[in-house]
Amino acid sequence: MASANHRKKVPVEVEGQDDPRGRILSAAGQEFADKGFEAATIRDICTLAAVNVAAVNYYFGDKHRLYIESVRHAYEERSQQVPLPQWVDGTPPVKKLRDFVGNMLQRMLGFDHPPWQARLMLREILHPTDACRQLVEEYIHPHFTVLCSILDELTDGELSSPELRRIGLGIVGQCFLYRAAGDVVGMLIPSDEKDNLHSPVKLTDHITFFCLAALGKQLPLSVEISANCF
Amino acid sequence: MASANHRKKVPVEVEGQDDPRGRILSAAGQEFADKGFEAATIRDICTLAAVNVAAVNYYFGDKHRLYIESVRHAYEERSQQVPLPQWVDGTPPVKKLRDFVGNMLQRMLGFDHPPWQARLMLREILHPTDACRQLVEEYIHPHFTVLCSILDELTDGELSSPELRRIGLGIVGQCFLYRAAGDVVGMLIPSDEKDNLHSPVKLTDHITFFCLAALGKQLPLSVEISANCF
DNA sequence: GAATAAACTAAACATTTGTTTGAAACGGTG
DNA sequence: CACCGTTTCAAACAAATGTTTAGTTTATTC
Repeated sequence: MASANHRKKVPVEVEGQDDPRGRILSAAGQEFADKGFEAATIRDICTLAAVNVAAVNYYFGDKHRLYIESVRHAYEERSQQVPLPQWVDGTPPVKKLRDFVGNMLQRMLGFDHPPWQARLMLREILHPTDACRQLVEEYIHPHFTVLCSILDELTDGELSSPELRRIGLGIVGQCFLYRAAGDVVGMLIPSDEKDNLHSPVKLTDHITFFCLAALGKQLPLSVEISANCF
Repeated sequence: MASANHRKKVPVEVEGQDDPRGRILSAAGQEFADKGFEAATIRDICTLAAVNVAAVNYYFGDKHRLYIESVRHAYEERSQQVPLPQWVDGTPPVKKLRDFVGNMLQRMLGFDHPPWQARLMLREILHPTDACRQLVEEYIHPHFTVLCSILDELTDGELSSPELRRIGLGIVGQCFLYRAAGDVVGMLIPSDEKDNLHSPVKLTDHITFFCLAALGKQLPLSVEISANCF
């Protein structure tokens, strides 16, 4: 009976182990990340969270609002787990770029296998719903702006904003492929190569170097006839 | 009663407008592409195909086998719609690379909005099921091999296979971002810039040039201090 | 300690889903 | 035309799902 106006009673609760709302939020995040909105069932979520089936409707109203809250919960947690690097003044932009790429890969791929927070955000990016706008405004867009400003600094303001954005998207895209299509990528390369050359740190090096080479801040990857270009 | 062993009766039927099996396959492809396997319902598919609900089980056995067939149908159609370019001997590898990137973008993005075949394949790449292995072996892997051989030719065999694959994945990743996360990309850039600079042909130029610059086959995008690198 | 509201539970409800069934309609062949 | 295998259909079935309800437990306040 209090299912409609209960919001005011849960102001700033700690997402601890023993508060049901937090448990539901975590369980829902994992289920939604694994199976998607439709395939994830309230019953499975509640079983995982060790609460009654009615708890979802009691705390969140319905499945849809639970999903929205789960996405928000995911990127708030992920922001704390892998915060952006803080650079001291005078840090060379090349180092900033490398740090940023490494940070992004770590945020997307995780240390071992990607956490449910990253997987859930990926689902929302691929098949946007109501939760997407906020996700972009509060999480993705700020990160992308940082990347573009690094690229701007790196090129001493030579490039226009659209050019910076396109190059930034190129960098994001390379990371994104490993995150979104990791399974297929794994089927395109030998398994030993996957372990050796496609680890997060090796990928960071490669993507950073590739970008720097394209910007002329690095020796090109293939130097054979590059001399007669100039 | 003939629902189990009817396969032999449909040998090489033309996927015309009036054969129910083809209509179901097309309708299912669109529904699966739009909503995913779980959310797409047999009833909606049959309504779209203008057949009875029982037709799916009559022709395909169950929903799962219909999905498998839909994915195969999708990449077979897409291969015919956008075939790989055929190059005459002596075509410079730079042109081959540009053609390939343009072809890949066209296949992924389509002329106007992406066709359901591309969207369905994307779903299978993002959330692989049983249909993925065949999709990779018969469609993705061959294309990727072509890309790697172009890169090999472009760099005169200077780079190792793993390096070629990583660079190839970088190119694919840049295209892939626009296809898989197009909505979010659209939210990161001004709308006018999206129309002008992120059209398929402009993207082809940018991605090709970016890659060539990284390989030293092109003037770097930012030439300011590139001179003192050498 | 009684009263009261919040938190929780078990059971049931109403839909929707994939699938099956049995019969009717169709199309060719003797 | 009668026969027969194939195709199509309306109806029904069984299972699962989101949601609700009514009742019970727990905690807090007077």
